[in-house]
Amino acid sequence: MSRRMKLDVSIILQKATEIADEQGLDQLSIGLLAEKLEVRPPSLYNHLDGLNELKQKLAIQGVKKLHEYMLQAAVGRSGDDAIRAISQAYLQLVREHPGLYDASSRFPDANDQELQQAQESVVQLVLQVLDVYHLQEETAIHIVRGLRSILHGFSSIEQMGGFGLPLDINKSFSILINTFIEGIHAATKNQNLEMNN
Amino acid sequence: MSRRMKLDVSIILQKATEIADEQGLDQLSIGLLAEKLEVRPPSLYNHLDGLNELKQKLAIQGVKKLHEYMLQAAVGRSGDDAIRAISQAYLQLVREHPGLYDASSRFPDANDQELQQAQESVVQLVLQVLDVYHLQEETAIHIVRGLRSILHGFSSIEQMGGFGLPLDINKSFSILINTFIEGIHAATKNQNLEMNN
DNA sequence: TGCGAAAACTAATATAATTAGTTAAAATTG
DNA sequence: CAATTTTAACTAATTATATTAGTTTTCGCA
Repeated sequence: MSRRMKLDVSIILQKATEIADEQGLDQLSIGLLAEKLEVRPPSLYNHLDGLNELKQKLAIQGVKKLHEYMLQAAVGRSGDDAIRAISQAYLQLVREHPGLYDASSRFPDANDQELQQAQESVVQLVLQVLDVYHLQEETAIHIVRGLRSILHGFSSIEQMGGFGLPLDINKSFSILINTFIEGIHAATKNQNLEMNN
Repeated sequence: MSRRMKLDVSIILQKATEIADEQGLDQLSIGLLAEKLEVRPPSLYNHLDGLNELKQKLAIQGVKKLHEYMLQAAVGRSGDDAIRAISQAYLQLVREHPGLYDASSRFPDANDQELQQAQESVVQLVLQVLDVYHLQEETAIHIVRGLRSILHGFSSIEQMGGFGLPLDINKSFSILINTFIEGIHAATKNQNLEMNN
């Protein structure tokens, strides 16, 4: 063998992402990761503090990538169109990187600064997209929460194979998003969506 | 100590549920469970086949309990009212039994007959609630998927402490549900919710 | 009362993460 | 360019957990 394998945090993260995406986050272990990188497990500790730190870093990377996808999708679009685009981008990220996405919702430390900042940037992006509707600030936040729930819920269920029937899943998704967009319009017209509850 | 601790599967499941609800599903281990039950870890193997089977049973119990809550909420109600009630029940179950709910979406074996049947009964219940709207069968399924996404997404995010801001979470929830109900009305009127996508 | 099944136990094994302590390669500097 | 310092690998040992094997105790019942 010529020279020692050059190992660094970004290479480790990349391989960890591959494992998580291909075999599931729960299959990601120090042992398997070391094996794929052709080093002994303890070697990884020269670069990071253990499995938890690794998962935390994956989570951060996942949220950042999510933001990236959504940002890309949002440029040059506005209103309903932009909402559809960022929703589609969200779903696409989860489909392409199921393990990474999973990591981004099952992190060891919720108080991590960098993680919170990354999450916040996603929220801000959505708020920005909603700007054009001139909603009340409070209303806008409720709507961000709603959209986030929809996107996380739908993609999680799809990932776990929860939609059993053969009926077209993409159609379910676009109906759901369009339904929600209708709801935003209603909020614009100041319809009272809290009645009866 | 008088007599030997009477142990059986239902007692084990009950204690496991407590642990999962109080400390999180990931903290549930054979060791901790045995300790709480005041037996040695291997004793548990007389009643079940290991941690995976335990988690599988928890998953099934979780889905059944979810169905139970939703069924209770649905009796004597119909239409929009029934949808609000079952949604509320869903959220209530997750709040009361976060660990059990978590188990019900992170099971070891998705092909388990009993699990699938329990899941199916939840779907059937929702379809039954939707009956009164006289939707096309396909449409009804899309809507069940949508509602499920909303409920799972919202409660998961709430559980992981994902709604950072102090803004009233219950209000976000009822707005989301009401928005969705509006969408169902639109589907009733045969509005095309697939356009532009 | 004593037998057989059920259900506990102890002891041993396996797998994973992690830590301690060591060594070798690479980078830096006089 | 040789000596030294640093980095990052290694081996060996420790800890934590789940699990299995084999044994013993308890309980219900004939």
